[in-house]
Amino acid sequence: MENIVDKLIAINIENFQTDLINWYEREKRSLPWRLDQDPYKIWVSEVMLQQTRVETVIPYFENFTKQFPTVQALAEADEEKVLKAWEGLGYYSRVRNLQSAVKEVAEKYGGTIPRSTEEFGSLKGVGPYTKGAVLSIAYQLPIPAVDGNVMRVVSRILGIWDDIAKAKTRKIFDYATEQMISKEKPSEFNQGLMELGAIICTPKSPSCMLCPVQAHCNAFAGGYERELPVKSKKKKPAVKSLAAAVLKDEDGNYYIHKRPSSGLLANLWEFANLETEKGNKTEREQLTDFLKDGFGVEADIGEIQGVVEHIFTHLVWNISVYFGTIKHCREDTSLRKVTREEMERYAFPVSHQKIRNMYELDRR
DNA sequence: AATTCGGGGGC
DNA sequence: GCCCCAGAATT
Repeated sequence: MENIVDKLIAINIENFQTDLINWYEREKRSLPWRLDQDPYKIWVSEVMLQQTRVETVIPYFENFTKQFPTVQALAEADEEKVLKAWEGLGYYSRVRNLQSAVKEVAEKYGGTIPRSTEEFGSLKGVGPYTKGAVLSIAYQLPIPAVDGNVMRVVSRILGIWDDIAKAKTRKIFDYATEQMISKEKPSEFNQGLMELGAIICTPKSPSCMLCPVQAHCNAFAGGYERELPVKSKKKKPAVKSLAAAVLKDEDGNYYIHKRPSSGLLANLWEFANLETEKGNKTEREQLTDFLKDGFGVEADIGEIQGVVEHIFTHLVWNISVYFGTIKHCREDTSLRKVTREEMERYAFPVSHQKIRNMYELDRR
């Protein structure tokens, strides 16, 4: 940390703040969550923006805040509808945690989002970044909000060579931004750092010639802006083979499955599927047996219709897709029988939307 | 400290 | 292909 203290002393923090904030106020993008100062909407935007690009978030934000305009509205909403509004955005625990958190705000704080770092920071899904972002933007509190942009920008400004993939490196940036943040305009300071990272100080080829804080930047001065930040690589994702069945009965109803309440894609809906293994039984046999043993469904499974590949951050699914007709189904099956129209109300992960598309295309 | 959580876009 | 994105929770 002594190292960081020296780096901080070397820059003129007041001038840095002024240059950054003036640039931000001049150049900031017009974004839906910047139209007012509603702490709830700012919170929603920050949760959506976790690991997600601005352009991706915009339509989801518009729809979500229209459907659930207040803490109260989201607290009272049906979880199926909340998940449907998040469908395709990914990291679905974000929205389950958000709804859980707004319920706590409604009950404990009368619907007013608390200003204290302890109270707001202890809400579900509110980590160090979201805490600083919401409290600084909504309430003008001088709390750092260190995300990927900020680590990249600050690593270049100060010349920090620690690996940003390591958990403890965050503390260095927390400390540095705590020292640098403007007490008068913490919202503009935090958003300015992020905006700079998004527009100017980009990962591969930063536009240093357009940078409002170029004069304060160690990396630019040394010509090593493309070397920073240092980030170690992650291991390759594992590959899994699955088989899935689009199941219908003779009346044209579909049979869909709700995923468990924890783990991957928790509480989302899907077509019946299992992870297959190489061995004596064919994929088709494994699927048929699984439907019988798992759901009490006797179905005629046709030939394989194709393979859907879906890539997660940590996992690859290769899903062999089959169409099946249900001949007999146990009354107490955990599958849900729905019409084509009803199925649209359920939130499906993109991987299973691909499967549905395969079926729809085939049917034409 | 490392892994698990989604999905899309840039190059 | 690989990398990254306004990260948090769990192990």
